[in-house]
Amino acid sequence: MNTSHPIDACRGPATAEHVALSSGELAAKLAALAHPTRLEIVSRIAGLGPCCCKDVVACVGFAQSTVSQHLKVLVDAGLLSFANKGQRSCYELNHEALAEVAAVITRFAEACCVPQLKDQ
Amino acid sequence: MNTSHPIDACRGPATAEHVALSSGELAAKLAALAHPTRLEIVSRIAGLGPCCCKDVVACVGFAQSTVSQHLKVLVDAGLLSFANKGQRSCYELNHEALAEVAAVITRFAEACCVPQLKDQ
DNA sequence: ATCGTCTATCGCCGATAGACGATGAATACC
DNA sequence: GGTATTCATCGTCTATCGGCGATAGACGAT
Repeated sequence: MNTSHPIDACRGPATAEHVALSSGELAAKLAALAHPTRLEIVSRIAGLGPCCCKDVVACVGFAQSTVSQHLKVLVDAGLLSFANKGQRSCYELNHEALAEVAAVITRFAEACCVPQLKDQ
Repeated sequence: MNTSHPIDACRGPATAEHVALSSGELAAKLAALAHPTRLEIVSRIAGLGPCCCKDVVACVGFAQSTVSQHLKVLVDAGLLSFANKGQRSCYELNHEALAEVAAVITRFAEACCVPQLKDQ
């Protein structure tokens, strides 16, 4: 039997450059993005450039502790980079990781939408 | 001030055809995909074509009630279509919705990665 | 040394997710 | 009619999420 499935597209069937994520890794990154507040945080940091927690708190309407936890989720998922700059923290968007998520989900969708090609 | 943010890319800034999702809608669809089992289910249904719950249960290793709930999550998110065919249910991949998620997240990523263009 | 600021973490809470088995409804088959 | 099959839903259990306030640690400024 041919065990090729679209899910394999996540692991990189030599279709694209180097983008490859396991099912669990992809799910983890999607989960990090699957929250309106975190989408907003990513969006804001993209606009602000490298910034600290306080800057983000000033943008979104939540308590500092809540924002700090959302930032941690995004850092753990690899979507933000983190650096300790003295008193402050510096969060910066990881463009490559975000682009990778987009690329992998796009490849996954394409593999799902053209299933008849899976036996090529 | 210019209030344009990458998050607005989700709502469709006339960049692409007709793809447009609110932040909450995008988050909801991402959340539906943000689970390894559901990624696998989507992948399997893409390969099998229209199929019933029992078929999916045979593919993934979980109880029928668990699979049924995962299918419901995917249907509620609009990623699967549902039809009651007599004794069985018929689940089918919603290619358009899946492609839309991929397109929106790609546009979001692009807007985040090129923030200097937000003032164009 | 002390004060103020910024941050991460802790504890707490209600709500939700995700797994399961059991049950009942609807259908197909004999 | 009676039985088997398929499925959705219910209840339960546990773990996690997502919010908050409080607090402690690190740092800069005075």
